[in-house]
Formats: sequence, C-alpha cells, structure tokens
Amino acid sequence: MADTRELLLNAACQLFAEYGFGKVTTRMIAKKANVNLGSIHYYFGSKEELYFETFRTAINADFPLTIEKLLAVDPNLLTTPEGKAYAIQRLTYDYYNRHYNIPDKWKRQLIFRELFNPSPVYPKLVNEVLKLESEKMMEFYFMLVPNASLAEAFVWAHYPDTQATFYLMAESTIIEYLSKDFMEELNRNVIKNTTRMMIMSLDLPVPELLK
Amino acid sequence: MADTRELLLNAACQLFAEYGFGKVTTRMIAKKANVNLGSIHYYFGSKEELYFETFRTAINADFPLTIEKLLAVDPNLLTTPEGKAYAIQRLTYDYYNRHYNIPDKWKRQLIFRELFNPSPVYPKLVNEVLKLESEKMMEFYFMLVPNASLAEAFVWAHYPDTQATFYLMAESTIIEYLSKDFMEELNRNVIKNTTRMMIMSLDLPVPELLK
DNA sequence: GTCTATAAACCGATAGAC
DNA sequence: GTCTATCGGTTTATAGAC
Repeated sequence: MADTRELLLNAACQLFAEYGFGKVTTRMIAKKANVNLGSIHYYFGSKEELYFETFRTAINADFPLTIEKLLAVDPNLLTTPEGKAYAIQRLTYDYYNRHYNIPDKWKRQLIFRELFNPSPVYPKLVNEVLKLESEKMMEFYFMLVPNASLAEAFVWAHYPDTQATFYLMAESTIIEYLSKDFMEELNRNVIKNTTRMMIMSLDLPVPELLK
Repeated sequence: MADTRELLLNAACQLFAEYGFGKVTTRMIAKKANVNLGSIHYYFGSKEELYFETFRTAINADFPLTIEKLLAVDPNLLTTPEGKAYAIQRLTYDYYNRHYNIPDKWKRQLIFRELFNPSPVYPKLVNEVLKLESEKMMEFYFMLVPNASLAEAFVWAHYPDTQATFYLMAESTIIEYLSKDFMEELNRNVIKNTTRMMIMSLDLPVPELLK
C-alpha cells in the first residue's frame, strides 16, 4: 500500500489524543492502522518521532482569528461598547469553531494532554503555539482595558481555554454518564456562556443573541 | 519501621497526582518513600491496589460546603440579591480553599487526572464524589434560577471546576515559563474572577471586595 | 517485616528473509 | 516495503533467605 505512512499517522493522531503518549504502544498503533509493526520504524524511525509528527500536524492548523484582522476590516470597531462586545464574540466563536466543535478536535485534545503531561515536544509546543495565541489574546485585552494587570489579562485571555479544556477532556465521561445529546447541548451552552461572561466582565452590552 | 505503609501511601499520592498512574513506577514510589520495593506488594498487593488506596484517601476529604448548611444558619439568605451573591461567594471560596490553594491540592490533581484519563477506579470516583458534588451545586443553581435548563445549570455549576482544572494542571508549566510569584497572583485572580463572573451572570450585585 | 534475586510480561527497536 | 522473529531493556510481581 502506498499510503501506509498516512494510515499510521492517522491512527497515531487519534490514539495519542485519546490516551496520551505513555498509554499508547507501537503495537496499538500498528494494529489500528492495519499495518505491520516494523513500518513505524521504517517510516518514522521511532515512536517519539511519530509523536512529533502528529504534533506537527496538529500545530500547523490555521492560526486563530486575531483582533488585527477585525480591525483591518473596520478600524473603528473598538470605539463603541457594542463594537468591543462584537469583537469579543467574533474571536471567541472563532476559537471554539476552530478547536472545539469540529472533526479536528483531536488537535486540541493532543495539545491539552501535552500541557498537562509534558513530553519532549513540550517546549516546541509552548514556544510555537501556546505563547503566541496567549499573547495575541492578552494584547486584545489590553486594548479593551489599557491599565489592567498582567494576571488579570492572563485570566481573561485564557478563559475560553479553561472551558474548552474541561469539556474536551471530560467529553467521553459526560457522554457515558449522561448522554451524547446532552453533551451537544452543553457545547452550545458553553460557547454562548463563555462569550457572554467575557463580555459581561468588562461591563459591555451583551448582544441579544447571547442572552 | 512501623509506618512503612504510611510512607508508601504518602509518596504514592504525590507521585500519582503529579505524573499520573502510567508514568509512575513502583520503583519510584519505593525510592521516594525510602522503603524496599517488596513492601509495596506486602502492604498493598499490587500497584493498582495502591492507586485505589490513594484515591480512597483523596476522596475521603470533607465534603464541600453546601447551600443547606448556609440556609441552616440563615434561612432567609436567598431572599435578597445581596444574600444570593453572598451565598455564591461563600460556596465558591470554600471550594477553592478546600481543593485548590492548600497543601491538599494533590487530591484534586489526582481526581482531575482520573477524569481525563479513566482507569478502573473511575466509576467509583464518579458515583461517590463527582456526581454528588455536581448535583449539590446544580440544586443550588435551580434555587437561584428555578426555570433554568439542565445544561445551563451544569455549565454554571461546573464553572469553578473548569478554572481549577486548568490552573491546577498547567501550574508547573506556568511556573516554569513565567514565575512562581506570577502563579500566586494568578491564583488570587482566578478565585476572585470566577466568583465575580458567577455572580454577574445571574445579574446579582457584585460585592465590593470582588471588584 | 525487610531484603535480594528473579520470574513473567510487556515494551521499543532491529535484523534479516522475502 | 513488508513481514517475522527476536534482542535488550524495563516493568510488575513473587519466591525465599534472613
């Protein structure tokens, strides 16, 4: 088969995202991909290099929407309370649509797993992805609240992350102990609620659709 | 030594909370406890049974403050907006003081790790701890918003968990990439911010101390 | 109860036939 | 490129001396 490499990579992405690096064995990957165990080392050299490769795939997703892009379209966006609220809504929904509620959600699961259980890929992940996203969102907060403290900006900027982490990682549990339908209802609620709280905490007007 | 068992259990609690079941070896535990490797099987039978035992320790912590206890002291607490806000503040601060910011924080780390990476102890944990805490907090929400949806109550009730999870699990990273002082400032901010958002989302008056 | 030595299982990695 | 068989290492668990 020509795409053995691809089969292995797909299997690895799913397994690493679901169980983490330590709990996944090369034999599990080979079995799920329906290819021979030796192929892992033939194509990737080692289990660790295969893990690096799954990370490259997850990381190379498009960078989230930034406030700069919104300001390029409408430079006066942040001059009114309604505009500020709208900007928060756009950025937060983009974040969730990109990472949380789509077939690509394994990418964020992989990243969160790594955040909580660092492996050798960790510094790369922090420096090339997490730091940039974090700084962008904090910059935005400082546009809205110029004389805020760093800790205040950090907490606000990571608010979508805290919610997404919890519900992404606990998803299988919630589905098992409650139901899949309830999980989907939860997802819609989380996105709306997160956005509303981020807007309310700045004393900005909450758009009708978020009430 | 008479308390070999205790030494092993303490070492295991810390290690399992920090690295998770899979990454901790019996040799690490024995070394940290300064006892012989064989003692683990002498006292606990197996690595898995020792893990179960650490969970029993973590779970048997006092149950969080409930709204019933607050109402027992002041039955009229929820009749005014200020009283409602005060109740939220008390329950949230109790949650954080109990699980997040004290020497016992390994207990919650252990529980969150299990939530994200279920092992055979999982059903016991869910049924004996998480479900009860969750239901208690949701009941409280329904007292405040009688005709709310289940998903709405769930999201609100788990709001402190989402924040605590993220910052507990990412703590070592934040300390490494930023600083320990900043982490402590973050902790104070998270508690205050969480409480304020929970109050604001119900359109209740925010106490002066939380502004 | 404590310790050493070792069994039994599993893992990642590799050699070599095809 | 694919496959089998196996190496070398680590793990949990145990047997048996003290």
